Amino acid sequence: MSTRRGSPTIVDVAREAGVSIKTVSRVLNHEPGVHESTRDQVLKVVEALRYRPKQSARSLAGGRSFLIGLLYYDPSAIFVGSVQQGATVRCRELGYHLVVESLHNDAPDLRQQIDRMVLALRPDGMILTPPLCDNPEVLAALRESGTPCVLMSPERDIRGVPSVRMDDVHAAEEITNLLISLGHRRIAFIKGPADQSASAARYEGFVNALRAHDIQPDPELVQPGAFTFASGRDAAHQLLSRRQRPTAVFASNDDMALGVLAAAQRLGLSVPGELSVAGFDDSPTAALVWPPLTTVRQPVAEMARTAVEMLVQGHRAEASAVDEAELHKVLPHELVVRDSTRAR
Amino acid sequence: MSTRRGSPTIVDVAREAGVSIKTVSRVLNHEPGVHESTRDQVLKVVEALRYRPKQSARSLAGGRSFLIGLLYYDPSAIFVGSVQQGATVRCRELGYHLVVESLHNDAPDLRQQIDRMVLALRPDGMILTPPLCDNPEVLAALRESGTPCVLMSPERDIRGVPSVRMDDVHAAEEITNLLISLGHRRIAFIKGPADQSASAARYEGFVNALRAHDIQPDPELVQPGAFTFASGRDAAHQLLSRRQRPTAVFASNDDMALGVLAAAQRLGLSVPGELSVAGFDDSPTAALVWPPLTTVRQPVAEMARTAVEMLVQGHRAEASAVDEAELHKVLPHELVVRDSTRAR
DNA sequence: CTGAAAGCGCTTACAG
DNA sequence: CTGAAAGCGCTTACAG
Repeated sequence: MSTRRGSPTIVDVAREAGVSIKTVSRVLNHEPGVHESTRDQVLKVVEALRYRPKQSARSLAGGRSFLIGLLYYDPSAIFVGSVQQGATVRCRELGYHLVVESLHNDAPDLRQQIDRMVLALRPDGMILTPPLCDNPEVLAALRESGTPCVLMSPERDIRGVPSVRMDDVHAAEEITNLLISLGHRRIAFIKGPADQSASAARYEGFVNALRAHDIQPDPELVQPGAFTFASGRDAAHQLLSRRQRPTAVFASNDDMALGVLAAAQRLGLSVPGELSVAGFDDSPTAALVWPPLTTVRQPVAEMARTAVEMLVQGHRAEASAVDEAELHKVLPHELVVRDSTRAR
Repeated sequence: MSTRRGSPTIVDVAREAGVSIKTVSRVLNHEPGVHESTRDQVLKVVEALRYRPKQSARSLAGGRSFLIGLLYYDPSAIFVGSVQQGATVRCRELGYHLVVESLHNDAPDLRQQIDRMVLALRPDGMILTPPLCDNPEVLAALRESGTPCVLMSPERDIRGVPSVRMDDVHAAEEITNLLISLGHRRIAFIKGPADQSASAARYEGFVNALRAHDIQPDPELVQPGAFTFASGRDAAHQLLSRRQRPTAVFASNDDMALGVLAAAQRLGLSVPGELSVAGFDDSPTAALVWPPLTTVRQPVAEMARTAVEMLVQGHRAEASAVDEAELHKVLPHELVVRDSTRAR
């Protein structure tokens, strides 16, 4: 009986395997320079004892916590869900754990909350989601503490700070191209709020596509919006009461597109028969409404997986000359064509 | 200069404050028996040095990790979001951190994944959400490891295992009462899948309310469903083509209620003019559809807060004679009356 | 009310 | 290819 009480420690494994604890440590950390037979013997004992090294001991002695932090402030619930799905799975594969913290973007004690996480837990890296990844106070606190970060979909990239994002301009261009290929020429666009960079990017993509097809952008067909259901509904009411109605509306996010759907229904306009509608985000609701919404799926889970990888690898690479281009990754999105768009 | 390199340790604080590290430890852990002036002096130095005790060292020495684990398997994204919101905030207030792990309910290596979390991290407690909280394998693994757990909305309570839930029967009763008070008598009900206990509970509440008002439950007005949009839509098609239509439909979750809305629209029936519709869950979509859905809000964030508290307090109380009734908490829900229901 | 000593379970240099 | 020693930064008994 080697395990008298509690769970086995590295000492139990070493004794049982007839080696020193240092050798057990080498095997567990995949360090080179261990004879294969020794390695096998150790692994056998590890298995038999169901031994797992204790994170707190490894962390204290080795300076790595095997913890990745995720900071978020209530972005749409679905966003958090996908981020976590991607992040926890990749963390597990790499032997890490994910610690989450929900912060208020303008909490008075934001700095203290971050300090608490960083100083007490010492995570090996931190993932920041919007809008926290654009908060100067948050970024400063993290930089001071020397905690490696990856920004997910930040407003704009920061030199030297890793980030992952998708290409909003290109995606908006693709969705506009789809509408054009369906024969639409009078295509309306509902913008997002001016203070979010995605708004400008999506609008840019929309205009690019029109121009590429020699379609003159009509200012009358561009309405402001706020990325909310109500703003989409109101914008649609404006657009659909124009003397010459658009045949398609590209709402630059799904919540607004749902508003457009509601407005069309209110006005007795059939979608997609009399009006095509496209959104952006692929929110869970997008597939549930009637008709199901054509939209763009953001690679959220993949971005989270990538963020974890960058953090873990970055730790290995230990700084040094990292190419700036390598620091800012752009992941492919996916056009989701459903029933809300149709050829005219 | 006391901090030559890296962040300050308890030794730095002790030296600076002119006391032993044991005294610093006492102050930080709110242990009694420290002179007030000594305490103040220590706290001043702690503040000045921005000192935070390192979790790994506390954990290794003290046997408490200050980590709470959250295990989930893709319940609706909104559910996870709310659980986390509630849990992380309460953890922060109590000096804990939340580690999340997304598991597959029927992964072949489920046991290993749990072991990894429990043995490596040694969380002080674990929160389980459906359907993991009903998975015997998960429960067994956790019991063996001696990790305290709280089950969130389990199918049924287990003696000796703490749980938090809402009262589905009562909530369904209330929503049915609302419909009855609006003058409805022919009220249809769409059931959930038979393998979920919430299905039976909600149906029970529905029947209770009818009986209390001397309304004979009509088998023709009860349709099976699967808690999905499509099943709700199909059930509604059945119900609304009956020779004598119901004047109200109570779908036992929101996704199905959205299906009912779609079906009604398809059939040219105005809601709530010709048909009242009620759901259950208060999903984010419920407020966005047209008309906004009358439903029941589950106190998800509050349940998570409570779960954290039970875990942290349980650790203090150190087992002993805990009242079984105290172990299973029922939190109040909230009726959300919106526009999809109207007096007939 | 306060402190000196031991120890938690690992990893990091450093030897051989 | 393998190991003995020191130490990470705290808390737990144990003294006084």
